[in-house]
Amino acid sequence: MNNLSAIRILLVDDHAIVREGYRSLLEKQPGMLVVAEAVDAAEAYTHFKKYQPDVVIMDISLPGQSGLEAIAHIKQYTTAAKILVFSMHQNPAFAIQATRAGALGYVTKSSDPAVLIRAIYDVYAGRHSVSADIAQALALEKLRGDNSVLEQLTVREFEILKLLVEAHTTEDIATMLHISPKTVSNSHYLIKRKLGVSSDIKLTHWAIQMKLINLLPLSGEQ
Amino acid sequence: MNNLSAIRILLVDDHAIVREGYRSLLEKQPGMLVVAEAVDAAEAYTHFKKYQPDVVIMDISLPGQSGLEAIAHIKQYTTAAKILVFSMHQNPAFAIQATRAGALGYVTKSSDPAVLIRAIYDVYAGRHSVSADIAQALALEKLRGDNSVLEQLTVREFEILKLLVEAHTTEDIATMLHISPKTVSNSHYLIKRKLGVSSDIKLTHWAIQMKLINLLPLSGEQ
DNA sequence: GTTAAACACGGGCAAATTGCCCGGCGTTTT
DNA sequence: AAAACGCCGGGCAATTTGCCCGTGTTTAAC
Repeated sequence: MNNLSAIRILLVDDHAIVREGYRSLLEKQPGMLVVAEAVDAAEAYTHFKKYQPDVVIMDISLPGQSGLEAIAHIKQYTTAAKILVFSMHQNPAFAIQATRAGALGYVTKSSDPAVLIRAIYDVYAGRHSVSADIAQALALEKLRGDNSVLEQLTVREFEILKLLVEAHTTEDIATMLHISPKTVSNSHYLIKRKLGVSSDIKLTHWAIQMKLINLLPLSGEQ
Repeated sequence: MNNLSAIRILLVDDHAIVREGYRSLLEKQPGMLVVAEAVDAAEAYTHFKKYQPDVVIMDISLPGQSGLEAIAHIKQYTTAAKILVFSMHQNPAFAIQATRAGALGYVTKSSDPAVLIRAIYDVYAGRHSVSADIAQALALEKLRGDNSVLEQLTVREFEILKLLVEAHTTEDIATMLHISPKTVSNSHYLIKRKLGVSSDIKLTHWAIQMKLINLLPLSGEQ
């Protein structure tokens, strides 16, 4: 197969060593050609417009604007854009968000290179593609019906949950709501049971991913 | 320079694409030779003993046992081991803990490949080496003197803290680190006391603000 | 080379919290 | 009217936390 008929690819990853890996891997594939590389969301967008690649391989953990925003931006320019996310996150929530943002595929970086290659062909053909680890995690969530758990919480529980994950103490919350600490404690337990989490740390993670709270890391140097 | 006098390197990274990148990059360096690769801490140790490399290039975010554990383990076998950490974490706290565990160098993955090459030579020569971004962050922290809390944690505590805020259970952590759940529990308590937080939720908030974990690059899509 | 300090590891045990149950009370729904 | 549901909290066993301690083992200091 010559380069004229090869799948033209745009790489988006902020780590040079990873781009080196992509290139080295993709060079061995006669049907694929890396036509451009980008290190952040802004460059991904401009390069997409300039090179019109067949497939975009994108890391969603980018400096500044996230890869999800880059996906949405590109899809806004052309809904036909075929985007494959290649991420270090095994959390299926990321795959869901990436898909909702417009990605066709989601492959974890711990996957075998062959999986990535396969996913590129899938996405190029317009098919959805997720790596096995993510597929399994998604299936489990589906089975457990985790999608609408938030609605299973009563208004009061939701209120208490929000205060809890904002790191207020049980006593503080009891005082704020004019109820007994015991009631707060009981609600705390019921919330965790309804959400299917077993620890406060998991509860916090869940709340953050559900955007109940917005905890941003202190923006500093790096 | 021929291979007989080349720097013999052991690569440790769980992502195949990154190892591909290392290899591709290092192959172009006549003075360097990748003699082995490992995907986790256990393999890193056995391969170190088997191949006796001059330099180990190690990612500290590994599945199962952490890279810090691997560093300590290898240094325990030979204190002369020269270990260069190559990590995605720009947080200088990781550099501090890696150095305390026995690493000679710390380079971020967003660094230019030339920086990695340079660091390999430095570490091979027994010199400390950190990438510019980390050096600057460390200098700033030093000036502000506001990192004292994190440094109060021992390497082990830091490791346990990271696993805790990643929402692993006490039992899981105990299994991962081959210690008693009671020890994990005690560390958990000591960490909270040293950091001055009174709940796991506050601990999680703290960890996020210190960028120990990255919970939500999924902000603002849809 | 000896001493001291720091660290990793875990047992013990009282105090506090959690997990899970219950019943009572006011609203809605049927 | 009565059944259902959300809110509120008591009871109580089981677990976890908070805090202490002692033991080996490195690491640092003298």
